[in-house]
Amino acid sequence: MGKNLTSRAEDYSKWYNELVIKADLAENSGVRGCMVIKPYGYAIWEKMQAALDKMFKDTGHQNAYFPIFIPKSYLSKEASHVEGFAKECAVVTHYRLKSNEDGTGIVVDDDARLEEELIVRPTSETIIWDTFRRWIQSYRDLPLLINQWANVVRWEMRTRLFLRTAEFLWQEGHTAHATEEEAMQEAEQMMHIYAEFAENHMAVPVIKGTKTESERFAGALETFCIEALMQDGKALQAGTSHFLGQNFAKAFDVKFATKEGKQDYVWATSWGVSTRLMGALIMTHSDDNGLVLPPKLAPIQVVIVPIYKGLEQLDAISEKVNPLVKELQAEGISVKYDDRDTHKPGFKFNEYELKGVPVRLAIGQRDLDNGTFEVARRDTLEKETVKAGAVLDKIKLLLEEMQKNIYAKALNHRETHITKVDSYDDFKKVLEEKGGFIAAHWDGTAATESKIQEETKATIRCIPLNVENEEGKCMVTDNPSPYRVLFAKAY
RNA sequence: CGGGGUGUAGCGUAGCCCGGUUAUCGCGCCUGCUUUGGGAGCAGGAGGUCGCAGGUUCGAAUCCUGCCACCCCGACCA
Repeated sequence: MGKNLTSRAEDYSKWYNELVIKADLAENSGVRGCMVIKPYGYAIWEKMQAALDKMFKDTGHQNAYFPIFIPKSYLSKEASHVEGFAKECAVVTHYRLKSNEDGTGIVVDDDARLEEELIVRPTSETIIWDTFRRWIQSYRDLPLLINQWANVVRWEMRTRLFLRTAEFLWQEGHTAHATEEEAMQEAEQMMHIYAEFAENHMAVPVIKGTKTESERFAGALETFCIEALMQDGKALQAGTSHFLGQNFAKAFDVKFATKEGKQDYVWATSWGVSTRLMGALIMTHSDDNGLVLPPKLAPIQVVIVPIYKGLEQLDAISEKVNPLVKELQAEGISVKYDDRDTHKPGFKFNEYELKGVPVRLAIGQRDLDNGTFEVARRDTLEKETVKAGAVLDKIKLLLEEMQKNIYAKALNHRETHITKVDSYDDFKKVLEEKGGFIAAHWDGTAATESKIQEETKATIRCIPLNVENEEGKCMVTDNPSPYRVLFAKAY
């Protein structure tokens, strides 16, 4: 953990800068809280997309695409849904501009006001369910398992790079089922898939659980989530999966004919993860030298830096490097041979550390003489000299080891930052001095939950899936509590 | 929307209180030479509507008024 790290996300900017920049689309444009994702950052997102997409398809889901504009009337069809999103919607009111009469640029043409305003999607439940109505008639059309990769817009009052940008990229799954049990299983399954992705690909340990009623998605009957712990002791919701009951089916009149020939409303789920995952990745693993990326998601897994004087020496080095590059590529390992003459080796070492490239090879005259490479790993910053013939195996081993090692490190951090407390005073003290998750008894009421939030800024992150039954008393009200729930300050 | 703050080169900044040469410094950028096993050195060079508009003044980055944008703290949130 960075020694100067505080709880503010902005302090991670040293790492963000490699991946994104704040949107600066136009001077004084009022465009706020957006981000430009640089090629290197986008390459990470593409890797995440590829892995997730495969997992979705392996479980029977299909990709589709729906419009970015949602008629205002759609949004109001599900009462709690509109209430949850109304305050943060960007609205399209006009469809045309015209030249300003005084010749100073262009203005909105007031004659071109839309009959019905369009909402830039903050999420797509409404427009998708409007479509589902036409796609579903019989139990034979079910289950309908759809996923969409898209951008969404939420006009948050305050934004934060990666974690809460006005526009973000995500995937949103929307499914329809014939039975309540099947829909509930689907929602649970997607939580498990998200958890598997976070742990196996991102090397980010997560806690699976359900949300309390007040933390639930607008319109959901149950929300499953995965919660991760960042290095500064704050929790981050990394993914959610919702059981929506029949709320949307009823709001959009999506009925199907059952085997018995009766009409029934379908059961729904929705689930999503976003570019916020990249924020989780950064804040989980990075150190004072920059990013640390898990080998499975690193755009560049191996970088090779030549150390040379003069073109002759570079040629001699390239002769050794080029075959190795081919071998690595044949193994599916992404490798970059950085033979730029414009920067010195020391500069490159630092640059790739900042970018979080897992393995770095260096080769100079000394290595040419000895038939070796210098192999350095990003997670521990250890260097060793390896015979040329053994370097391929060494790299393969290192990539696997580093994936495990950074996971183990993050897991250890989380396990040592889950604290059981039994009094409200201890709760406040741990929250203030140590941070992390706090396992405490709670009486199950929204009133107590919001009192705690108001007084401490901590929220109930989840009721863990594998929670142990343990009779206790609520730390605030002394009322009975059947198990401990996890509190934390969250992003 | 409430409270506080800031706008000077691509980035980070000095100058502003107390108006007065050609607007300061660092990073980055360009050219040349020397360098190359952990962010190179020296020399030279380019780059500015001082957020915008108006006002005061012989003279405004500096003082006054209005506007705009951004940042931080709250409410809201994947």
